[in-house]
Amino acid sequence: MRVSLKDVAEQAGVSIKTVSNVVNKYEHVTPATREKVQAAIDALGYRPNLTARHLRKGRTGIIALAVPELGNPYFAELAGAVVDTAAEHDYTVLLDHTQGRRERELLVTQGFRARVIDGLILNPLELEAEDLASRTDEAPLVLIGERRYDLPYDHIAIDNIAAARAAVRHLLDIGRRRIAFLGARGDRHSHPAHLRLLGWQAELAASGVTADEALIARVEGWDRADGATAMAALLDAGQHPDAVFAYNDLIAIGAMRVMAERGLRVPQDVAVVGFDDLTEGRYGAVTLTTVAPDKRAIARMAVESIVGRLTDGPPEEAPGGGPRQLQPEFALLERESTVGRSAGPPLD
Amino acid sequence: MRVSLKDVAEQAGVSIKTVSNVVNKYEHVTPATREKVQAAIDALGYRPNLTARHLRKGRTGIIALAVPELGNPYFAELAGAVVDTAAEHDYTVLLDHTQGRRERELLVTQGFRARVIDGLILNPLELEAEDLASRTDEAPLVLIGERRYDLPYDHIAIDNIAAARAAVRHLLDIGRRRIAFLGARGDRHSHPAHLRLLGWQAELAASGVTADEALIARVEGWDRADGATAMAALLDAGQHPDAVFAYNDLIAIGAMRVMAERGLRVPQDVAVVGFDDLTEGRYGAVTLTTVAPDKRAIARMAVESIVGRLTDGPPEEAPGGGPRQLQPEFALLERESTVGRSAGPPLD
DNA sequence: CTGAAAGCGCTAACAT
DNA sequence: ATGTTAGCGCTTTCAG
Repeated sequence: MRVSLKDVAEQAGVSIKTVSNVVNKYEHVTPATREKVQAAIDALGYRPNLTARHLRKGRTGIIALAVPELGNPYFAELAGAVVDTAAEHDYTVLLDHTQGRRERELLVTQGFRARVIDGLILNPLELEAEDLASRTDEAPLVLIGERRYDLPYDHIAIDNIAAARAAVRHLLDIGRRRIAFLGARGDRHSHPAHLRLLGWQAELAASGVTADEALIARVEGWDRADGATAMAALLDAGQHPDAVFAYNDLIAIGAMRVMAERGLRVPQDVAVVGFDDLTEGRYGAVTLTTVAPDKRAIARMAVESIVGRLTDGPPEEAPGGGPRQLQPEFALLERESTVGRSAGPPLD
Repeated sequence: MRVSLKDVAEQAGVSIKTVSNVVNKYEHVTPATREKVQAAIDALGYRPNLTARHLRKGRTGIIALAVPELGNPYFAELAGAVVDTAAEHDYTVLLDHTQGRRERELLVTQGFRARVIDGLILNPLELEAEDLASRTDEAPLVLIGERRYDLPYDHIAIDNIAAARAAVRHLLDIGRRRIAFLGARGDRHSHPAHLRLLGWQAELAASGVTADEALIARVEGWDRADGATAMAALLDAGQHPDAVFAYNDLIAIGAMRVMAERGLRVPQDVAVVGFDDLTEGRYGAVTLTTVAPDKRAIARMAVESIVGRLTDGPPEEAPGGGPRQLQPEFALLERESTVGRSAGPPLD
């Protein structure tokens, strides 16, 4: 029992165009006809077929968001912000998991949803510049996250090096000197420079503290279990860091769990700083000091980048000019894992 | 530079239909023409317009998932599972936030994405039976979560009462008698029965333990902050529970934070059981005993319900018969918050 | 095995 | 203010 404009038109005794006018709230319609048409719409239970509208208009109002996986709260929180922001612009979000696999990232990039998505927001992990360079799909693409490519796409990310330096600076300020970095990526794939690791190195160097290679712990992934494994490995290797700067909050949380099991006190024995400001970090037995990227700003910039490109055309033709590197704000939130219980309201 | 079947057909010197045959991997095409057409496709960079295909076929391969919000890790983890399961069935997931607001839940239900989504998975919070009874949209709908309606829609949820009873049983078994329930919903909206609360009452009654109303703490929401507030209120009211059964893990985690601040030891002073088995609960300083619903099973059942309805027609016509109540498995995972550090491997 | 033509339901010119 | 008509790009009879 699918009912179309034509059915409504017949029922109301008007043309298809008039019904369309009513449906689309076109102004110049006599109240009388409008009423008549509306009655027919209600009687038949008519609903516009959006697919047909999309085909005709060449737009769908759908943007895709591709993240490694929602099991990671950072991406979940970010995805939530994107969904909300998109809704404000009358867009809906289609969600894809890349699992951080290059082939999946490549696939979403190559327009496998051609013409059903108006644009794509991608957080790449494994994608290489050449993968992107060969992209032919014309839907606007905006990249988010730590990886940078020298390509004509908008890119949104905080200044990771500066953020990492701020975290390490804080640890130095509270008197720590043996500061471990947890979360370097194994170099199996000859991964490009790791900005947060570079920040760690840079800040230590600037302060005349030796960046001890033995204090760099590598991980296989970025989850809590990886943090636990990395921390255990570090301790088992006989290292005695007095502070840990973790690639992200999940790794920090996994590391803290291992410390708790081994009787190490946070922050007295080991101070900990994470990255991402997950809500989770605010509710542990010891709240987590962290670098807080402005997730809502990231979501807003990403969505507005897409919407803007859709409105103004591709970078080359856009009034504002070419591709942009946007840097949302970040803040270092000092909590118990570095400054102890006394500092400020506990749940902030 | 959008290129259509027609363009490819001209380039290859064949008809539109032949190109279509090649694109859709129709078998009976001469290798020669196939090759010719493929060459044209590559030369022109042709990609099928899926919107047009959808209009023609009346299917889009998109299913919508509407949850309160992704900031809640339970829904994030569930959404992740749905995305993965849907992908296995060649479906993509469109994500909606309802914020637990009745009007938003109503909206997604009423086919505001008419004909662009093939089906809808909804976790309602505030929706009433009458809202659903008036639904006219014909896309298959499947409900998930605690709320039950006596309506012809598939519903997927664990046996919440049995699960709650198992949790309370466990607390009784380890000798607790003053067991608080954290997370009853304020009755402003004359909310329907709260299955987990009912389970708490039932198990206490079955064991001859008085269900003390004063040990029921109400919440405004289901986040960590709500758990913290509820626990603080309970303690401030002079209550001294020796155990807490929380509506979900987030509330349990918020409550544990408050206990830590006030010097109450878990589980020695207060044992805690949560609900949902969030990964987060496995990594606190004290790991959290919890009721673990089989999230992947929920996701699978939900997706397969939709896919099945799409294949077999609506419940009335389906071979298997009418709407189904599906109950995935659950398990009680005993961890440190009830049985202390000694029990088993710490990170399980 | 391939071609011609109809039509999915809608919007946008162009008429009237 | 309303009607007519031509596609958007594809799949699908139906011929050949």
